[in-house]
Amino acid sequence: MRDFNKKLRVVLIDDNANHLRGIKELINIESSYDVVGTTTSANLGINLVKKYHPDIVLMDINMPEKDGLQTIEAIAKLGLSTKVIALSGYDDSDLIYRAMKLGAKGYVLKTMASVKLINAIEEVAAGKIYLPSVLATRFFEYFQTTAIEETKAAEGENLLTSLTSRENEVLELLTEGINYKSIAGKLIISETTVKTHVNNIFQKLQVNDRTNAVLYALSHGFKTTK
Amino acid sequence: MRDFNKKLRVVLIDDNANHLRGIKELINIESSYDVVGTTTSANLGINLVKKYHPDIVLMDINMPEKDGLQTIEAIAKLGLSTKVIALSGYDDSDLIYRAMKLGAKGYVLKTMASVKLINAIEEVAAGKIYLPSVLATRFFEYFQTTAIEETKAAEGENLLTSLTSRENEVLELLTEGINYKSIAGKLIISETTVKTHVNNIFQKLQVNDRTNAVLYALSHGFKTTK
DNA sequence: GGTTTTCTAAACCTTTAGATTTAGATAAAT
DNA sequence: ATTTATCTAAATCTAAAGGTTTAGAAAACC
Repeated sequence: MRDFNKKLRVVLIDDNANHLRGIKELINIESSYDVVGTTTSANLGINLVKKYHPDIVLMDINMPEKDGLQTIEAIAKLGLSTKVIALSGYDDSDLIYRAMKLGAKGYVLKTMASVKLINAIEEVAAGKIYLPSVLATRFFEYFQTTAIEETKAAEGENLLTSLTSRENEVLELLTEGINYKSIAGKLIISETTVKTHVNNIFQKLQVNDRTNAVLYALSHGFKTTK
Repeated sequence: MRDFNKKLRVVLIDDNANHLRGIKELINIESSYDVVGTTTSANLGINLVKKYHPDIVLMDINMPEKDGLQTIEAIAKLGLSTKVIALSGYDDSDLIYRAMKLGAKGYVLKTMASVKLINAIEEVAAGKIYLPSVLATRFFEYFQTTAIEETKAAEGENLLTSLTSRENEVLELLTEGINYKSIAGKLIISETTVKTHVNNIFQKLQVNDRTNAVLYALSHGFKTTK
């Protein structure tokens, strides 16, 4: 949780120097946050983050040099508690999706009222996610179309449903790449029993070996019972 | 876009008959929507949807028989413009994530004020997504951890890069579940050569058998050369 | 009460898979 | 010119996987 006794420390990254100054001024006037660093370079920005460990990074994601998405990723990989809010001129679904996927905690349009920006910082610092409802809708639409494409393949007539619960347990261990002896040990049954189950699994899934059983399971949405 | 001259047509699915009646009454009192069907059975619900092509389906996703998630999926597969709003007693991230992934356009907690439900129907019917901010945050958190896990695996120190081009070809065929003899046939080399390559692959990927090699390849973003 | 399903397990056998060593041919790199 | 990497392939071996049949016990289903 955020400690309200301490000022929020913010780093700004934007290749447009004017915009950079504008945001800094806005923050100084409208809030009590501490802007510990500003830069027009993505790479320098990453160094600033390494150096100051800020609470929040406000970053334009439409930059040349290293692009904004890569920078988000680089910052996320540092493993700090620093939270990134992406700034963009566009409400492009794909861009929002990728920014969030890489770990951005907020996404703000530059065209939005400046008060919203302070609001976003406040929310994100408090551990929430900030996405204006227009963008949230875009995000979900994109997420759904992407996700549904993925799962479509993973369905159709699914032979996995014909497995018994014990066979499911065995298949689960098979998908972990465990050999018969170990499976027998884990389920506390004999190795020959494991083989019996495995043979039944093969017949039901219409395959001839473990590799194909595992491939079938994985490509047909096999879920572990844990 | 929604035609405001026509009443919104709604189907309700909930295994609890009392709850079903409650929601229906609420809708009749608080809105002008037309409840064209109600049922306590998931399967019958799907039939209702097929028959009436409603604008909105309100569905409890904690049902026995066929579970709610499967029902969402089944409805989505019909390819209608029907939009599903999931009702649940819990704000479980995984459940929300999966419901949205399968095509739900809204997620409402049963504990929420009844006015919110009407609100949700209105929003979703208008083409938006309805997710109370508490749930939206949960969703994003889950989305991010899942997405980040996936990309982490597909990156990081990747032993796949140490493979030679020939080894890559062999691994590709391994991931298709093909045995040594067939691989030899496809690459027009002897079976013993295949074994040599496979052994080298095992050493490089630090595994002991095909299944684990395949699992490693798939979980580390192995891409086919085609 | 009888039937079916599921889980268990053995015996027996065949076929792959995997481990290890050795080695020739070629091409690229220093 | 000679090391190094890669691809090829054989021989030999052990261990594991897979196929088939048979069968007992318990639970679930009619």
